[in-house]
Amino acid sequence: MKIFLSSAVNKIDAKGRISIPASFRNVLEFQGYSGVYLFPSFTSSAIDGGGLELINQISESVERMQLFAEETDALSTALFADTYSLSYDQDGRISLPESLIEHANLKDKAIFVGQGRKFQVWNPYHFKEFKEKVRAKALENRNLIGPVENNRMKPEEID
Amino acid sequence: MKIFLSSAVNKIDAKGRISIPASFRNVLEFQGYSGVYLFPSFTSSAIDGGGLELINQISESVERMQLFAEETDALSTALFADTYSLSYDQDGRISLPESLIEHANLKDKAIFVGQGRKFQVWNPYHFKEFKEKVRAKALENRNLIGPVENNRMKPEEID
DNA sequence: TTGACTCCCATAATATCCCATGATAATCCA
DNA sequence: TGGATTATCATGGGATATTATGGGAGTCAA
Repeated sequence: MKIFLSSAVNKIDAKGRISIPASFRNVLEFQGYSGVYLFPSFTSSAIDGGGLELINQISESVERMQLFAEETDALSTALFADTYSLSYDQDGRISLPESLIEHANLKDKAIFVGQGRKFQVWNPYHFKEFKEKVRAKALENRNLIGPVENNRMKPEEID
Repeated sequence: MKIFLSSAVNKIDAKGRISIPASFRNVLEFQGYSGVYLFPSFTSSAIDGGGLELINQISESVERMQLFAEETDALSTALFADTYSLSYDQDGRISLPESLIEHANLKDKAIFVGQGRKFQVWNPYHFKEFKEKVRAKALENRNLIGPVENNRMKPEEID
């Protein structure tokens, strides 16, 4: 249980709390921290999230870039200024910061979407639209994706 | 015998559980995980499944991509959002997520179809149809394909 | 006080554990 | 070899654990 998989719609309750899906909590705790790192997605109206591994990868890649000091500052500001570290309570819930709720247009429900080493949080309605586009695109390019569909045996070979 | 071979029809019980065929469990455990990774097939009304090897191949193809590349979110969503990691119980059973049941149109029975390094799960009736179409097509094109003997499929009694 | 945020407990739905059974397949042995 | 004994397997069902979620009570700061 090493990566973020599958999706789950959870409710934002009257107190503003939302449960992190149990399967995601397993991954997070495996990484050594009972909490999440959340920040607004650069490309979508969604929240990006992950655990210690994600934050470490991002930090390292900033350092590796060997930029001028002022550029490094600018980049890490852009990356980390809106990043929140939220540890969840014993029931696995967090309360989302207002700025993230706004960025993702969340109302009373949110969908947690596994993306391997990270995950995203979407307004379920907006995610549905996004996913339909994504699936069409993936179908077009499925020969580029890798082993998933490429390794399928020809129907003639099935038995 | 470390690939997924042959087919088996199993029952989905009142609690929504279904047994993974014992021969498939052998393959899965050899790969180091007492469970399966399942996701909707891109091209058929069926579920694609495999073990650690399959999911590792998929993960690696995404790992190689840049962390914030625009396409990465879309691709990893297509690959991981509907992928489930389901460990089976000591009797070798899992309960299928609703979204996969819908995608494959499963009712009270499902057929596990070995396809080498992965397998598929079908509604037995739809699989039978699929096979007949495939067979008809193979027959149609046999002069293009080569020796007929290689493409022959055994008729199969599903229920 | 009020509101925001914890911690803690309650609950309903679901998932999982554990044992039982019947059927089939594999093994053994006289 | 053939018949009996064991294993293995798919499946049913009761008991238990987990999960998401609602809500009460305590803490802290303004």
